[in-house]
Amino acid sequence: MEDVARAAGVSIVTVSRAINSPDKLSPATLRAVRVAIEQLRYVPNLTAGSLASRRSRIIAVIVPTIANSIFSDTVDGLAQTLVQHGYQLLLGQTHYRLEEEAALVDAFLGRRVDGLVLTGVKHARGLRARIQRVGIPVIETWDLTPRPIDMVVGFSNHAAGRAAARYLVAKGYRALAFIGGGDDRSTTRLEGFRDGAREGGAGEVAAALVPAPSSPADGAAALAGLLASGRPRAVFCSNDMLAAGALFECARRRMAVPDHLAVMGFADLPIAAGIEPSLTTVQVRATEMGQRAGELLMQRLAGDSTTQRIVDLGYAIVERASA
Amino acid sequence: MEDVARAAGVSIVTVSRAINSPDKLSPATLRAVRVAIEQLRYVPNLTAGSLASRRSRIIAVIVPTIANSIFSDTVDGLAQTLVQHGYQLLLGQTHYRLEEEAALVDAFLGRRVDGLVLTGVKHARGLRARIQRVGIPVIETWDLTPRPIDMVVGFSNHAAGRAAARYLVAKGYRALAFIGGGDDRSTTRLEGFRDGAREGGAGEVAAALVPAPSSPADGAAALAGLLASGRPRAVFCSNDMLAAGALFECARRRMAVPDHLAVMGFADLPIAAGIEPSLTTVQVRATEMGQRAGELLMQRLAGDSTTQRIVDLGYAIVERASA
DNA sequence: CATGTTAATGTAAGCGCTTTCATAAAAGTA
DNA sequence: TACTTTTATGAAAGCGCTTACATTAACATG
Repeated sequence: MEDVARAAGVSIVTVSRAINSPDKLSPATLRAVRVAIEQLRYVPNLTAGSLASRRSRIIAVIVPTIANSIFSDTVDGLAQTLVQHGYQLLLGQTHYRLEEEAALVDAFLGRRVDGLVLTGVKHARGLRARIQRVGIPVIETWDLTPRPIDMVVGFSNHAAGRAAARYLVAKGYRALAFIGGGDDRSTTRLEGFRDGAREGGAGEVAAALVPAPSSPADGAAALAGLLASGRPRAVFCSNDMLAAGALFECARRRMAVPDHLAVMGFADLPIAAGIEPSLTTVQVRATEMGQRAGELLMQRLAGDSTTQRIVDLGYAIVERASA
Repeated sequence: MEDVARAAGVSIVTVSRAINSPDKLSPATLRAVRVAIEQLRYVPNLTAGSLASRRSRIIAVIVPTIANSIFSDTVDGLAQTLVQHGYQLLLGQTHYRLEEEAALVDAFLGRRVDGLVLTGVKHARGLRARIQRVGIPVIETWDLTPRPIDMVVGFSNHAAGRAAARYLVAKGYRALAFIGGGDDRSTTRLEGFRDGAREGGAGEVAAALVPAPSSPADGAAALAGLLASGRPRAVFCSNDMLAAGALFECARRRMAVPDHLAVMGFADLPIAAGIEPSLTTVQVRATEMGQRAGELLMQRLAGDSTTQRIVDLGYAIVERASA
């Protein structure tokens, strides 16, 4: 930077200003500095800038796993928003373990990220306090809570599960079953599903849990297990990949869907519309979740403290052929 | 850090050493410093550390899109390796545009990342020089080239495409078709596929290009187009999601697979094994690619300059029911 | 024309660490 | 015992920027 300043015949602050607030310079000097930057191929050191300004322009996002469209869409949406504002994304994966989440948060706080995006609303104990102490904006996603660490943008997993049950009940299905992961959000959906089933008079729900991250093979295996131990009439899968696996298993067994078994998914991934038979599912707006999270973060970082703390993006049941 | 030093009754360097090279301190002082750190809830500022040490312990990875298992597996593998070494991951998406890749690289270089992982071997002009000038280790992935920017770990897309053609030809299929994206790697696979078809005497290959990122619906639509304008006997899809879409379309048309139409995929995503009929595909080791990239980077950053520059992970044809 | 304003630039301090380099004490060696 | 070597610590400098604050010149105001 000193070299650039010398070449342009100005002081080092002026170079800094040319980069960060060009409108504060006279057109002539700005031009001179830019020429010097170009000639010397100067690449500003953002690390030094971050240290001096105490703003890293980095947002950290922590998801259970990226190898799963369900979260990667959210990361995608977030990244899009951030890039527009000159921010960068630090990515961390918890593999569905709260301690890993806590470790990542600590590492990221050490990097002085300007904001944090977490998945879910359940965290290792002590984490909430540690985050709140540093005072950066935080967004929890993929669920809802009346008492977020800071802000939350998501939807009610409980309500979504319940709506799925009610939909199936309204369609006349009884003997409901559930296939899903053992993580917090999936479990919440199961609880909602059970509540909905009970309210609709559909009785007990048989549940098969699969290890994360869930694949079609897991869904198929879980369905096989369910069919071996009972006679489910409709099965709600905690994500579309599991549901796809269930549909494949039905195809193999020549079980008619939905006549013999109704299958319902969750998330509305691209495969839901494409699969044969097309998959009835609960749509959630994963990409938008990331975008909204990014926007809220940017607003906060721009000094706006009046942002909404709880953003419910809702869910929608998309009726297709499978249920 | 000064506070910690005071509380522990040592100097500030000693605190630094307690964090970065604990074995250089006497057990007693180390303990004292750790107690102080604990009590004061001291969180080291890694930004300041990066500036002083000129090592950010951040690796940047740039992929076309994360909303696609094919690359997110690689990112996953990379992240796993890096976390073990105390490194963090900065993520960028190009959306298949070379200029975005270039812009991201510039931004990341400004952050003084310690290493770079790119997707593909074709880049905006000038990028190679800009990267080489800063001298950080770089790994290109998902393809191979005799002249990498620095290192490359991947497989030959051309050879993989050709192998797919040869496999289909050997199975007795003629009238081959291709469905894939228009990006560099997919195009290279198409070229290889055409070469293989020609060599096997299978003649011309009908190709349908779909926009990225490709979904099952795109695959179904592309197949519909192919069937409308010709009579393909076997179709090679540039990724398993497209292939899945093709299979769904076949199911809708009650076309027997592989008797009426053979379908082959690429990548061996979890869905390939799960789908009905199961999908014959070209397996590439996406996760391992990320891991190897991470390992090479770590070796280089540890001072080992003897790392392999070209790592060919190969591919394997996985024969299943669809072709 | 003296006075207050604004715009454009510069000076100095310092962000919170790590890296030499120096020093003192402890341990090994002949 | 006198010496070299090793181990444990500290002092000082500085990484490359940004942020007050100060200064100067240009401009407007009555």
